[in-house]
Amino acid sequence: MASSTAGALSGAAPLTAVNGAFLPHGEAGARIAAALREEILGGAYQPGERIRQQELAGRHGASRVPVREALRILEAEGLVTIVANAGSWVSRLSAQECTELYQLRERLEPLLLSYSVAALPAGVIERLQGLADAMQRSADVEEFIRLDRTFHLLSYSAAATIMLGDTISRLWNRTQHYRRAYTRMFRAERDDSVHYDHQLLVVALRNRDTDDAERVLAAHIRRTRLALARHPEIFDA
Amino acid sequence: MASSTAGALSGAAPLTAVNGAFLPHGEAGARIAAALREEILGGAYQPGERIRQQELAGRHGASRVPVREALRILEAEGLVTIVANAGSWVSRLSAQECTELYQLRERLEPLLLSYSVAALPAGVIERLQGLADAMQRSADVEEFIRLDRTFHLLSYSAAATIMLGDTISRLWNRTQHYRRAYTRMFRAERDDSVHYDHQLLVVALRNRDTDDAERVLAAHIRRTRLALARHPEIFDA
DNA sequence: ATGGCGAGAATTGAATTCAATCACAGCAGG
DNA sequence: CCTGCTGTGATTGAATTCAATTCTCGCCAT
Repeated sequence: MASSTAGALSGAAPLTAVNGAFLPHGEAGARIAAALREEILGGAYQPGERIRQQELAGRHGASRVPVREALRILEAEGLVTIVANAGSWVSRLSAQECTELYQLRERLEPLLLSYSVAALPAGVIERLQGLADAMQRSADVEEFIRLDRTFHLLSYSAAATIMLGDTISRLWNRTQHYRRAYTRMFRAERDDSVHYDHQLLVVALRNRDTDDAERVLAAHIRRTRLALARHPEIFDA
Repeated sequence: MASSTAGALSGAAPLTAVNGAFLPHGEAGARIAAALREEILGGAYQPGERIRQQELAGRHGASRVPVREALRILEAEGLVTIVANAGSWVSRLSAQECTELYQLRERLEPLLLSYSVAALPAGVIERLQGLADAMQRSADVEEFIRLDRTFHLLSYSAAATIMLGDTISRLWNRTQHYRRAYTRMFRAERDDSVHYDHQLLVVALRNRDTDDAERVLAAHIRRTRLALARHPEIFDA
């Protein structure tokens, strides 16, 4: 059973091979967490749905030990809720809880943006312009969700932080499902203020006007928060 | 080996007995995490110090599996840094990183306080007054640290949140060591503005004046942030 | 003396195994 | 017909065991 030490493409995989890729020792938990995170964010798992350890372990070719590690990681991120001796479920939010997360975003994202503004390369600002334009043309909900997320997170990409960036990623992840549900609704209502916000944000970034960018972003998030609060039916399911 | 189902004080402990207390199944990781957290916050572990899994497991009468769970929990809180295959260390902060955390506190704690103000029972406000007074009289660094933490966290105690409260606890925990180091210094400098802030905060709470309370608190945290930034030597060790 | 190298020890990562708890179906009784 | 209880199966929690990696310390060459 002695496996060779990671030869390039020959011989057997040293530990576990998933999708044909060689994987290092000591990252199984993080890898499973990343995969499960994507599944939850992509909608493969619904909020409230139960997560079984054995099922995950079997699907990833691992034992339940790293699966439990992965669940702990996602619990800390707020994506999963664990009850001792009972099980794990995909976390769900009430309307009030979602409002709280949006208030956090409203106060934190302008700060992260301010860290990013000065260091943002001009090429990135052009990509942001392209994303804002693409969103206005987009007709598909899933595509819009993806573009919107890319747009905002890209605008923060020049910020080097130890906690602020992670906190905001978590906020985006925890609210992802409800943002998707809302987007389906907002497209029916033909509200274009979202696009105007994005365009204004790009202008502020071009001018390297940190104050203006912060204000536009705070108003953008606030508007979304209030729109969500007007549609509590999203949270019933 | 069939153990009776949790008889009161007779027979052998069902699983593991620590400090003579009976403990439920499925909480070992959380319990070890809580104990280690207190040790780190209390100063028993210094930033940068290595944490060995076996040592912890032995001390808590458990195997390394729940210890690893505990380390994952504390890593998510930012108190511990884990490197795969290498080990775990108590996290340390640079001056710049600490400033970032204080900027987070500056934006978030007023929000949490606003959640709390209206629901804070009058008795709690009296306790806050007592804590503010006790801090002014306090001569001991450790006692001041403890009173200050109790004061602020108590002022938030009426807020019911799912993420904001946890985030702020983490901010307090991650900066605890440096706050202690600073306090030793500030006492030499005889700066009483901290106490004036506390007294003003209690007044605002008495008046149920949310806006005033938020402003006082933001200024309080900002002043501490700037004071810390003036003493980068704290972060050299 | 100092820096690179290698063998052994120490430490961490993950699979397996066993124990404890919980969920749920079926049944007795009101 | 509904309510509450009980036993069985499923699921999770933790100890043990084994494998992989890294750290440490002594050795040697420069």
